[in-house]
Amino acid sequence: MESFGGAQRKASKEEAMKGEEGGEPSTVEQAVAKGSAVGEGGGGGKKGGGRGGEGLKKGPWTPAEDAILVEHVRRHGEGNWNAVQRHSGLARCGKSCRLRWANHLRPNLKKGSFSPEEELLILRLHAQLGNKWARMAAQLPGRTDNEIKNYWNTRLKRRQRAGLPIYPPEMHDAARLDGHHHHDPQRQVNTTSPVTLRQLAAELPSLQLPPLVDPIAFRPLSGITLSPFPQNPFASQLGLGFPPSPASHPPTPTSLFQQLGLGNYAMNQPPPLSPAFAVKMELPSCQLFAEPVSYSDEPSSCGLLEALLQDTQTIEDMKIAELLELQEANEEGTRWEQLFCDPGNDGEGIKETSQGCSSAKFEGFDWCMGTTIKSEQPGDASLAKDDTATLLDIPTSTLSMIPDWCNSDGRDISNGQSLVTTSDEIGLDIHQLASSLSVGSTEQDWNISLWPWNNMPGIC
DNA sequence: AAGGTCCGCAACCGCTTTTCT
DNA sequence: CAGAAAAGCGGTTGCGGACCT
Repeated sequence: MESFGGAQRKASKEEAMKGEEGGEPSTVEQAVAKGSAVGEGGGGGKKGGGRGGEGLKKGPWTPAEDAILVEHVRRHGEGNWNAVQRHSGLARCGKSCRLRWANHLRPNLKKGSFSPEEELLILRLHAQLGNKWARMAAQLPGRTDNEIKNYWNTRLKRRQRAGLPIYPPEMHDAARLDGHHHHDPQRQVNTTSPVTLRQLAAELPSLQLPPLVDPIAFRPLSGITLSPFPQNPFASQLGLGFPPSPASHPPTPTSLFQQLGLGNYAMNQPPPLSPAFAVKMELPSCQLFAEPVSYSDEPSSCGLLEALLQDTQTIEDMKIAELLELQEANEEGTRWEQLFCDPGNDGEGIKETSQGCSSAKFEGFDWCMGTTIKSEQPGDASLAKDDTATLLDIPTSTLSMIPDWCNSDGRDISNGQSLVTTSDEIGLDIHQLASSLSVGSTEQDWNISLWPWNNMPGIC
């Protein structure tokens, strides 16, 4: 049976409470009666219109069903969703009711596309939390986790299709941190050595580094959904570390590198991986350090490690940038736009950029990683920061270091070297971190040295 | 104009976590 | 304290419409 089409779904979405669709009951009582009758797959869910013999309807909700549910909530309040069926005769399972209410029927829901501010916040939150849609939704009043998830996945898909990284390639440039740069004559920068990383890994009980510079593990996995990746490099950029949620999968070599900010997702136009592998790459947001490091809702030390690694990379990048001469500022801005704006306007330019990303790892990283953002003490990002502080239990003083890139016009860029941790310091800090991973981070640990997002022109 | 592809969205599934008994 | 139930969460799928070729 044909399921309710998108048009009807849209009508349902927009007129759910009106009950205007032809043939639909206009009263709750009628709706109840009809709703019961719908039970036998009348509406035809997209997956066969009901599974099993429970007689529960699946598929799109009708206005009548919405009315029933709304009435039930009005009378009994939210919760106890399984009782909806008993009380109202609605042939929907509790889960479905809860979802419908949460995503469509509850009051104060914001409809329509995300505002630029919301988009920015989503990016930011995703960097902090990973794919923790519900928690992100908690920071976006009127928005649902489903909405945010859809938005993100769509955006992700678009960018992948365009061959763009969600985050600047420089963020993944750290992939070369461990090994590559030793072979690059241009890169004569003192950075955290592989030995250091290995030592760190050895000190982390469950952290088992894959063969370093494993080309496969390193590969950008182009065209693959990289749900776990964003929060890492970007989170380190934000200085907020990993999402605090526990992992549900053991770390894989690739994910491990991603978590370490060593993943390289867009640089070398890697050969496409098999779909199967691609699927496996689509891992939960946080997969690393799940067992040994209990971070609960605290900023994890893993993020600190990332931040340190990123800092190290920044030093590298900046020095190389000096060698190669920085790009014009407007050129940088263009790259930002190309990389971060909606690929909807990608066109040919994007492909160009995509290739540019490859080369950018050597010549253009300055516009992101190498361009260290001036430390700011923004005053109007307090809300999100406070929320985040609450969310992650991060000292406000630490959060105050977060640049207000939401409001940045992209001009507040200085080389910010003063904030960049030196490589030697990193080497020391890593050891310190390794020995104190389970301890809450200090403000020093959360030192934010670079904020490429400060240079973000805005989300298109 | 027709066919193909992309996009946005709603809703389901399976798993995990929390609450209740 | 253990088991069951409920709730929550993230991933995935499938649909219609919009857009592109």
